[in-house]
Amino acid sequence: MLTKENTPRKKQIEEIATVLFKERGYGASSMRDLASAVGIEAASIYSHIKSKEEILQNICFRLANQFLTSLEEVENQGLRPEEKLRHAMIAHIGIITADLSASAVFWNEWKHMSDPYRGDFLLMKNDYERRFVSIIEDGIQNGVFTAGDSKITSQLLLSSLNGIHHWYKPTSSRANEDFASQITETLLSGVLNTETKY
Amino acid sequence: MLTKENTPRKKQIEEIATVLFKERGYGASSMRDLASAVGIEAASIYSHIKSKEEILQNICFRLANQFLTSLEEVENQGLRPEEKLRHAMIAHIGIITADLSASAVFWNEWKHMSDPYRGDFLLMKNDYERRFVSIIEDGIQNGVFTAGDSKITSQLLLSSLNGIHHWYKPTSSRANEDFASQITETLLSGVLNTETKY
DNA sequence: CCTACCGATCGGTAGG
DNA sequence: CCTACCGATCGGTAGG
Repeated sequence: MLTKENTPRKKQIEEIATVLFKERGYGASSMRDLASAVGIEAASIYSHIKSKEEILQNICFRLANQFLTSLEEVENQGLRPEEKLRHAMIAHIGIITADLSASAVFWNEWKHMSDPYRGDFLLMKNDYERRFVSIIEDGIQNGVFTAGDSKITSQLLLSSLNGIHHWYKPTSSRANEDFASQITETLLSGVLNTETKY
Repeated sequence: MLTKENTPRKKQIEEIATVLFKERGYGASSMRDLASAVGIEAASIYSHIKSKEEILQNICFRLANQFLTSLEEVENQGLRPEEKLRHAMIAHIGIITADLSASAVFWNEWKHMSDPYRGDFLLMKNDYERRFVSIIEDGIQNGVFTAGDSKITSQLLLSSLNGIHHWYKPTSSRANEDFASQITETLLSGVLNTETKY
């Protein structure tokens, strides 16, 4: 009972901070802004979190773990390259639409972490991107994807998906699924090799 | 001769600021950082520019004007929708690859402008996006683009292009042109209606 | 969770 | 373009 955590308050602080970080950027969001949005004094924030950067770390690593875990699930399903890429993209969009603010912070604000967190984060980000590239390379070798620079293709797809937070306004979770499919099929058309199909 | 402007110095300050704003974000870039990168004292910056925000305004409006001017040229060529969209995309990528730092600031930091600049900027940004949507709508009516939500398609295309600064490493201007073509054709495949072609 | 406060740093100005 | 400096605000701590 001595160290009973006030988890709802901590979670509330992190959620409000996420929205603030997305809208104003990490550097331009002050702890006083955050505190007044929560409804307490600035100093009281520190009863629940250690530092401003800790909030950023929690957001970035939580998302990084979600992306890596969901990709691993897709990889373990033994799908052919086309289906593997399709599922990976839909899963990626699912994580983004489930929390647009967090995914915006993940994508735009990770640079503000100090080492070693920044370095650890980059390892995870690079790992994810490499595994995306290798799905595309499998598909090229397989003949199902058009030949081309697999790294450019992969970066184009991922940055297209990661830009969704800039403009997508979520409605229902059902609409989110339709949206994920439409985006995925549109982008996938550019990768699929149509020459051998006829 | 009384008000002879030291334009090279001013230009140098703005170029270095652009790189700084891209790498650290506007809020996290201090005038002291900027000054020491230029090699002068912080107070001396103000001999050449009025305020920190003025630099941001110059970057954002210069890019906005470039995007709008180049789109207008494409619109005035009397092309059919497919070619119009292709040229618009290639022109858009051309502006981005010509100055990756400025286009990153344009895309990520404009929110930090105060009114009325922010509002004026948004009008230009919305105008550009609307005109992109209407090219796509023309193509859908024409049957050359697949039916679908033209706003989603437009936002997907534009945010895909605007994300290029996150990952593209420019080499030669010739390589930039090849790159622009590859990206454009990849993204265009997802929009083109292939059903009526066979 | 609050009051009171710390040293550091911020954008910017005065005056030369 | 510099020295010297301003008030405001920053992230964070002490002590309760």
